[in-house]
Amino acid sequence: MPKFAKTQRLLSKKDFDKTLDGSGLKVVCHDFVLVASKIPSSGPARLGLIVSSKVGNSVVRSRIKRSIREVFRNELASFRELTGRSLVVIARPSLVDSEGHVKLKLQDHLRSCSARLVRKLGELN
RNA sequence: ACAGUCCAGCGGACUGCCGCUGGUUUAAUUGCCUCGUGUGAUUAGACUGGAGGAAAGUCCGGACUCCAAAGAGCAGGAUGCUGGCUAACGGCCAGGCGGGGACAACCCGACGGAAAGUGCAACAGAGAGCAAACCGCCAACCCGACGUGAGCAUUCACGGCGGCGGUAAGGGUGAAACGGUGAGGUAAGAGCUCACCAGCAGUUUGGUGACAAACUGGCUCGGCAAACCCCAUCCGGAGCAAGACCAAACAGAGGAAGGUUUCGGCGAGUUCAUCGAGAAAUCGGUGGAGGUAACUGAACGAACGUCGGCUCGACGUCUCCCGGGUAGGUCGCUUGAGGUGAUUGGUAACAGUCAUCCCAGAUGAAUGGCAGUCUCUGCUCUUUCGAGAGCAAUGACAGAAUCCGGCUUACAGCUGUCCUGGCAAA
RNA sequence: GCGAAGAUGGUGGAAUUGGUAGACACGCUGGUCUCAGAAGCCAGUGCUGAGAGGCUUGGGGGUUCAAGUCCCCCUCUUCGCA
Repeated sequence: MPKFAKTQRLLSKKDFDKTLDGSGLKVVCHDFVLVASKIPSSGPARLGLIVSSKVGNSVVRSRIKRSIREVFRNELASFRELTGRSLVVIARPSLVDSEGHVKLKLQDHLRSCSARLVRKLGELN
């Protein structure tokens, strides 16, 4: 069964800086921005999340982070194209509607967005 | 039962599979040393904990830590009816006073001092701070001009008008004009006098006190202290990103060690001659030879490995010690003014005693996802009016970050106790 | 997490001790000048309303005769601390 151990996360500022220094592969969607490192290293795929306070209050931000983690854990982590790469997901304020509720289709949106990233990574190889 | 009020409690429930995180424990792999049933790290398994009433705002108060000490004073700040509770508080409880409430239950109140002093009040208005006199009202005396009458007359009488004077009831201005209402009184008026009311001062009684009640007195003294200020009480400053410990790499500072060769400088020891002392060994002086050890000046060389035929070059490695402390890590870290129950004292807040329980500790930051059943909310349909069926949304406010005691703010809905009411409907 | 500063027309920014809010500059609109434009000069410019007037200093309360200013409670913005 898919797990989500600490080796599959970005744990320090250095990890984030390395991924976001401009050299990575970037995909911009309406609700997300995905950034993946170009050069794969050994080990599994690693996930980092950025959800700013502009998106919503603490409860909303936690809910978004959990949903993204579930998608990563169940689906994305097993993709061959992503192994060894670090992936940063940035949530955008459009995820929350005017009444402060999180979009129900969040996980579907993330799937289609990550599919575009995987296609691009495939072309790179 | 209805309406209201106060206090207290709850804040969707259950099942299965998967995941995250703390603790305990077992096993495997592995690091370190003091080589042990040691102590870490990683992985896997088992068992067992895992958000709130506000975790929020950061508005107060404390614990704890550092600043030398945190004691006194100044400056500055905070609080402000009285009595109590508390570790402390701007909190809580009880009481007083004022306001609100069908003047019920009950709720709200920055609620010390304006007779210590300084100050402020725009515009309007006659006058705004030890009051003032614009319109108005007014008897006598005095002054002025005018009119009428009498008279020879510069005189006399009468009349209204103006001034001087009296007044503060009425008008008008203003947020505010120095008690209110009524009666007497007066030229007109006025606490000028009287009654009642408000307020002030004093005495007595009750109360720990805030204050209340009664009596007496002389007749009247504005507002603002969330203006400065005065009085009383309290406060040293910073904050867990506090602070303590371990500690790579790069750079820097200090010290030690590290290679032989060449050319010098100075030159012990050595050696030769000679003089002196002594019995002798030997010691001392003088002058040569020589250029060793040590010290020192300059120059040269700068270590090893890999790539490469070689040079150049590239890459990797490139001594030790000391302090400092960065990245990073460990501790601080959750057992506490703790919870629950019983009981004693107290009107109560609260305090004491006994029993019992251990209840999040993360750090790019866990406490979740999926499926199902029930509940809840909305809509539609059916109905024997009890309810049933289907669909949708997926639960209000909101997420621990050192910990406690409060306050404030946000909040769908549900449950219960005490109390008040007979106005409206039944 | 801890602890500071601020919010005034479309923009920057004034407003003394609480006493007529919007000085001053930029911008915008209209006019003048020009064949046309720029610059210059003149007038206007918070919202509502025909006007008289009413409402306005991030929002809500309070003190005061009177609040942009003083005092509380919210909202938002910016900054500092290893």
